[in-house]
Amino acid sequence: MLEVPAPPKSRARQKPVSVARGFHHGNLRQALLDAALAAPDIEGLSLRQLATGLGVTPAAAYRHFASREDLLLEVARIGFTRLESRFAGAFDISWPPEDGSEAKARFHRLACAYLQFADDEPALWRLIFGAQGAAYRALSSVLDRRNSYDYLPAALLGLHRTGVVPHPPSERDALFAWSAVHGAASLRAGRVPGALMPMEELARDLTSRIVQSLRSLP
Amino acid sequence: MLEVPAPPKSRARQKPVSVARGFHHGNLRQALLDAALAAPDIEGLSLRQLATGLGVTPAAAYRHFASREDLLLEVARIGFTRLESRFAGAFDISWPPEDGSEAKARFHRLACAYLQFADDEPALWRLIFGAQGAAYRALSSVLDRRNSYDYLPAALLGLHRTGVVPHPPSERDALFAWSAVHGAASLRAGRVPGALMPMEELARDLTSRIVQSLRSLP
DNA sequence: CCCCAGATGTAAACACAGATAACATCATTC
DNA sequence: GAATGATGTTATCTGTGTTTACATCTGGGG
Repeated sequence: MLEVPAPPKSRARQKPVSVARGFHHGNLRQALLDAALAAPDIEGLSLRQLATGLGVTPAAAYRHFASREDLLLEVARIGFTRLESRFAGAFDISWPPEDGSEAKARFHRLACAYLQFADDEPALWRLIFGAQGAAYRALSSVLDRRNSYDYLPAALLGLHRTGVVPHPPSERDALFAWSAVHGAASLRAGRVPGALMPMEELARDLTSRIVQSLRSLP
Repeated sequence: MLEVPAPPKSRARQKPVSVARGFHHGNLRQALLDAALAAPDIEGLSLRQLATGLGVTPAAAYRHFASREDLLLEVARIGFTRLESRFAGAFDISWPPEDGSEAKARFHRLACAYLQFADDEPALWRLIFGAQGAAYRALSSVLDRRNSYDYLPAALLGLHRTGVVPHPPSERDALFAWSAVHGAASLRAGRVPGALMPMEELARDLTSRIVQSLRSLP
């Protein structure tokens, strides 16, 4: 289950420097993170269960994380990275849109990525956005300036460049688009009945409505 | 703060039946709920702190609530009722809109009520919608069929009746409107920078964009 | 009026959680 | 081959949810 980087020690002279490969446990830090990532309710995790589940003493975890909060923050960071890589894949920066249809497709893919993440990793979604974005807020000050949420404005800009939307996108345009998609993902994650239609359908509905609203405002 | 139904006891023959007024504590149940409602972080509350804070033993709370979860659920129920009464006030059912401008005003007031609730009672907002609506989900099966979220479709219907929107509102129209407003409230509650403009301005922006998007779809 | 039944609160305890400190052990390095 | 630091263990502290047995107050019926 756990991918230990396969100690390439051909024979002797190995100095993993400080990777801590092949200690008592292997590398606990990663194992703890992996176990947490696999939990159905990350926020409800107990360090003790986590540790004893890995055949290790509770206190051992404190060699790798200052506190439970700290562990969860690290997990949230990983989750955020996963979300961002989904965004990157959906945005597909190497294929800039050449016409309106492609620009809309890109926007659609972005919305899909967002919704799909909430569907695929509900525990991570809750961890990141659950407590009103406490984790997100704590993270966003640490993450790259190249924020996940730069993809969306970029997609809107593509809509303008290809002539779908007459005006260049404002910050409010982006906020509205983000609100709608984020709200839909929240409702979906909360299993609100109306939001449980097939994901692509929901994304199509959302994006076309958002585009519609952007067509004709000042 | 809380409206006890004002026991109409004219003079003597009092049988509060089981209201438990004037016992050891007074009425602990209500005091616990009030203390919880006043807490800055309701979900993070500890029963023991709550109880000892009221000068009472932890176990005493269990005479009134089966568990901590149970207490929190009751608090969430109260919070939901407060939100609903804000909706009712904003909707103002006794004044049906007579033209498009009034219909839009009603829609705007509803959005304001939603956003203002998140602003005024962030702890309650988190409790209700925080853990991906766990509390909301647990509650909505218990609450009246006359759900809080019937106000929004009704407001959209008003937009149609007064000619603002050509087609009668579909469920998807309502979902979209709800998503956008809920998403904005979430981002605002999460203190996302872009969403921190003055509330009425945000609501105006949201509602006009939503109306815009409803004008011209199938 | 007194005493009983039930509602309410207390005291003590259990299991479990996060966290810390002192100690043991391993892996690398001089 | 010891020194050293990273890692894990044992024991312990405090705080929490919850239960159990007991005490006390309230109101109503003999």
